Amino acid sequence: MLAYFCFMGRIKTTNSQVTRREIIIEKAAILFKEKGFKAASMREIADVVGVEAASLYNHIKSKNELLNIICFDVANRYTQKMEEVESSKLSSLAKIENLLRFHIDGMINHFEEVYVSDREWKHLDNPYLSNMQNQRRTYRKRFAAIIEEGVKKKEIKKIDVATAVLIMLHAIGGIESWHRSTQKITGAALEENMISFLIDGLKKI
Amino acid sequence: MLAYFCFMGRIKTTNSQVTRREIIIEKAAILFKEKGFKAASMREIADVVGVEAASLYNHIKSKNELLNIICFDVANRYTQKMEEVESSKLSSLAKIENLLRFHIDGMINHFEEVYVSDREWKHLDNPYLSNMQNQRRTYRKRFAAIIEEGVKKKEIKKIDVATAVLIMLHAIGGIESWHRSTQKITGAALEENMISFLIDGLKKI
DNA sequence: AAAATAGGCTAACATTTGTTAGTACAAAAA
DNA sequence: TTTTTGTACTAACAAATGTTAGCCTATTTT
Repeated sequence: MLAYFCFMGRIKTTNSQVTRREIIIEKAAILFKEKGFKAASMREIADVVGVEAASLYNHIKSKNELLNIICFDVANRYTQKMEEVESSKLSSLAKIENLLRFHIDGMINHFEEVYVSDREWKHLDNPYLSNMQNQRRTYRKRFAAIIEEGVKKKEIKKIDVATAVLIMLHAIGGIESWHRSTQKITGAALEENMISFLIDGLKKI
Repeated sequence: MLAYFCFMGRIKTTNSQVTRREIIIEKAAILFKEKGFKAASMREIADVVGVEAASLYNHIKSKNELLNIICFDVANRYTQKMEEVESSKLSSLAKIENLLRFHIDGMINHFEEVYVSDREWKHLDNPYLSNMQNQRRTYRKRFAAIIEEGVKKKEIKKIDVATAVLIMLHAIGGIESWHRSTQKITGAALEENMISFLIDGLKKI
């Protein structure tokens, strides 16, 4: 009876639709977030998953593949969102608000992945590394272009566009400290507060 | 003659007042910034310094000591600045502006250290780790208190204080991408742009 | 000039790391 | 039922890492 209990042939899939692979990726993201990519070892990931390190390789190709998956999952979502927003008929200010809300949502609801994607992408190996660098650069340019357009159309007050992009995208990273804080306001409230702070800084009075 | 040239008994101190120890710390900071603390090896640091890895230990106790020095150098400067600002007679808004300018200056002129201190402190070992956690928590609280005071005195518009702190401190981290950008505006211009964006978000109209 | 010190070097170490090979068994397919 | 497949395990490896020991020489002090 006890022996039967201790036999653990495979990872528990229980009932859900989540594959073993996805569980591993999810746990890896949590660990990468907590300790950083380099400091998190395959043995630690395996521990959390409840398996030996070697067993992970039945589901993934390498440690770096885990990082690839996490990073490009996030990056592709952002690129897709950018396309959606660009081709919309919204005003520049509304476009920016839309993107900001998307970022804030991501930081709140997919914290680990987004955080890892943002802080650990430097550890990607080529060709993924240069790919990611391009994707990030391009994203910032497109974001800047939207602001620029708003300034030209006089929807947005005259500011240095590069500085605005830099502030907005990094400010959102601050949600990390909201996660860590013990006395959290709700996610929705945080979103409104951030939007009001960041968007009001753009509006013409 | 050639032999004489190749003998390198010690690190070149050249003429300046910088000790070998300080050179090592400086180079370490650069590498920690570029690759992250865990990914930067003692052998790499030694390479950059122009020496064998083992030789580093004539000047420092351990790799972690390097991180300690870098992190607490920065943290202590911030604590000191906070004390100076708190005990000044400035308005709340002016206090905040003062602190922000200090942060921005730090990010521009002591980039490597500040960046490392901010992103890699998690790799400190105890008791330094908990020490740093306290110092950071305390700093944010004092920063928040200043804003809170400004709100009470109606110098600052009614905003969520925690959100404001989070945005401001993280926005400054964005200066990293200014460093990486090829077409930089001047540091002074960046400072003014950031201040105007962040401080105008606080002002009552 | 002699002695002491500082600080370089080589060699080696114990760990930790990512990863592979080979084996065994449970579930699914035949 | 038999076969095949998926997935876990143990054992092991090579490489990389932080660090120490011991030696040797240039510089400094006496």
